[in-house]
Amino acid sequence: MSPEEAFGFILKSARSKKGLSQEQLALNCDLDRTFISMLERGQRQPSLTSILAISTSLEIPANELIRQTLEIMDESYKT
Amino acid sequence: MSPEEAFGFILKSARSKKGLSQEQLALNCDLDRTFISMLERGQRQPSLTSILAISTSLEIPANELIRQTLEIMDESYKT
DNA sequence: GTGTAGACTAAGGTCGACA
DNA sequence: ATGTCGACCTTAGTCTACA
Repeated sequence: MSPEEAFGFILKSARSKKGLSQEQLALNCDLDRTFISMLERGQRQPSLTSILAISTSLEIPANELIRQTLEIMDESYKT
Repeated sequence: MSPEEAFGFILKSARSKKGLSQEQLALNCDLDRTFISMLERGQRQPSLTSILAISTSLEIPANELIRQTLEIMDESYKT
């Protein structure tokens, strides 16, 4: 599992858990809705500032987002 | 302190601590030496994959790098 | 060993529209 | 509410070279 895919997966599940739509999240973190969409599907990767903006909007520390990303990259590696 | 500046500061201190030159680090994580230089001075920001590559080379988990970055952003905010 | 500069290409990120 | 497409602008990241 690539970093993009892993991050996208984490992003989507965290967003869903918060009950936010892609639109709401995008508005909240000042990014484009279509870009959030591509991130979640692993077609793009975020820059540092995007990671921070998203983590703020999700109220999840950026390091925690990254930790979870690494975690599922690790898990898929074991398989 | 901007995210770029904070990350650059953490990067430089972590690299120095490991006794690596910018050249050695760049070679190790497959990034350009001049790009590492700009990162350390906060003139550029890394993408997710660059963060992961750098953290691997520094043998510091990416989430820890981010945690330290947030930490000094926070500290400078208090001042 | 590092900073900078210029030129380049790949990719980040925006925007409007339509299914 | 989400995916996609096309066009667009900005910036990540490379490379050569010189102080």
